[in-house]
Amino acid sequence: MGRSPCCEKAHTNKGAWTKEEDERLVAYIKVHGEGCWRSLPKAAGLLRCGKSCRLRWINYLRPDLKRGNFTEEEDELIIKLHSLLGNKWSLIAGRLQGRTDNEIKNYWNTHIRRKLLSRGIDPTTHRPLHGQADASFVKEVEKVVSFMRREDENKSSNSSSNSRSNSEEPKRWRCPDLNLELCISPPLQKQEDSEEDMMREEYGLLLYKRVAGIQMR
DNA sequence: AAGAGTTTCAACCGCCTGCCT
DNA sequence: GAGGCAGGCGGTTGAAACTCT
Repeated sequence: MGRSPCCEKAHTNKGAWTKEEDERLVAYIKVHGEGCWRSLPKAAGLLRCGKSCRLRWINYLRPDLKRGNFTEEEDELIIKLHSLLGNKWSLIAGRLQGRTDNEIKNYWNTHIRRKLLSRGIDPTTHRPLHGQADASFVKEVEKVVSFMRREDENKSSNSSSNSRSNSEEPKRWRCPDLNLELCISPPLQKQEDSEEDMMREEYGLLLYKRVAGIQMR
């Protein structure tokens, strides 16, 4: 049994958006704001699925999008965030102002993968392909991964005995091995990550700062 | 000039999650 | 607690653009 489609496929346009459709969508959102994507197409006079409208707005029409080529700094930031977060494109995008998850995903697959391969680094594992290169960074990442694993284990054993730590302030991850006297910047866009995602993200950033020696605010 | 091959990226699909009733 | 719905996500597709021969 398949689920019901998100909209009436028979009366919706598909494929590339026309200029007129873009204008209608932008005009509608300017007046009414984002939200309720399902009812938006009808209200805006668009023969599109709500999801399609959302995607078009987020990936292409939003006024705060940067567009244009990625800088060398962005490249390196993406690589390092990916080594910590994996294919969590939305989390990675949340750290790059004006970039979308789709854009970063595409850029990763078309440019960065190749770049890493040419450096002799496996783009999936971030480990050297032929037993060399960037060993110190790999070590740092391994440290974090094993720390996260330990935390996961602790958490699951605690939760079974404690049945959740109630509504107190969420526990923050701290790695005892690393001296990280750094401030943490909030995610640029997303607000609704799960607690665990936020902690991973936060910790990943700290590690990134330490390894890359980059100042971010 | 033109056809074949390759690359890029916007858009779609289906699944997952969280919220509401 | 169950079920439905909407939004969000990552993987995939395919048309257009570009490069090579």
